[in-house]
Amino acid sequence: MPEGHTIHRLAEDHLARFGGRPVRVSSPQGKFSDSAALLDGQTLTGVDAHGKHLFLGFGPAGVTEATGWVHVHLGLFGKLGFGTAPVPPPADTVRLRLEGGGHYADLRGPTTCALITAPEKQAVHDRLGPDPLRVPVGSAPSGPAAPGGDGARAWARISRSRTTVAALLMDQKVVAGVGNVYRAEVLFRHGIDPYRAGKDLTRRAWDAIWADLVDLMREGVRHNRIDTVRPEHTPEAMGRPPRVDDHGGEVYVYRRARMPCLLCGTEIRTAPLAARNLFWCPGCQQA
DNA sequence: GCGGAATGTAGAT
DNA sequence: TCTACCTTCCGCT
Repeated sequence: MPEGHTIHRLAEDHLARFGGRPVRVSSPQGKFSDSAALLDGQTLTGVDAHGKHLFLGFGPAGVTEATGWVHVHLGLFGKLGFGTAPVPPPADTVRLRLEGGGHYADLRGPTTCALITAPEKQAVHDRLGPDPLRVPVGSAPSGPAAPGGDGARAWARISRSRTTVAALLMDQKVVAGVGNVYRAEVLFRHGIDPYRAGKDLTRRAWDAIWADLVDLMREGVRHNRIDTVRPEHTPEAMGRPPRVDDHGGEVYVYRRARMPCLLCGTEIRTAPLAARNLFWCPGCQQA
């Protein structure tokens, strides 16, 4: 279930479980065995997350700065699962297992799992756009994108682009961390037609979208799931049944194709866009 | 047991 | 625009 909020939560969870202590590192599946052997017994010195990229910093015992980083990208299918002792034998699909202090973590099916240097890590940051979850807490999440700030950096690209706003939101060079759920939901929440070109968006509309992403994704990290319906539209508030979907969170349009819009009753539509299924309400999203 | 879909991206054309 | 890649899970036979 990897959008940016998942990755930031995983970073926090790794730090809480393994931070500052020596960790056993292995690769039962084998594809990461050489690097795992190098890292085995080293200390987890720190973690980082940018968009959908997770970084685990390791160094020899007694070192507080990372001497190497494990770069993880879950892709579409990857999963990270935590558990506590008794530690079970790992399944043979586990690419990376960390173990220490009575905890273990199993990584399966990632697009990327590689040991990299600090400059290589920096190169990943350099090719990613601003991440709503890297905005420092306390920097007026509900305010407009500060001049020269992160939301403004994204706006500089969006406002010049003839590409649809739905595609721009998925472009990690423009905004890092937004995936197919947040893209569909944030456009619904702001009544924006997903096919509108970036350059036809108003600055005011973008500022509101950015501020909303900061709030929504922070809540996503906190609850470890994507909830996007406003308080007045929850199942309890509307007297409707909750969503019966394995992804858990309450949403307006994501994977609700051909169902009636919660707000206006129009059938939710779906169409492929930028290699993914887009969902939107043609009644509510005309701006 | 099989086929398809799933919250993603890189690289070729 | 396409294809390849990583794994799980669900619905269908």
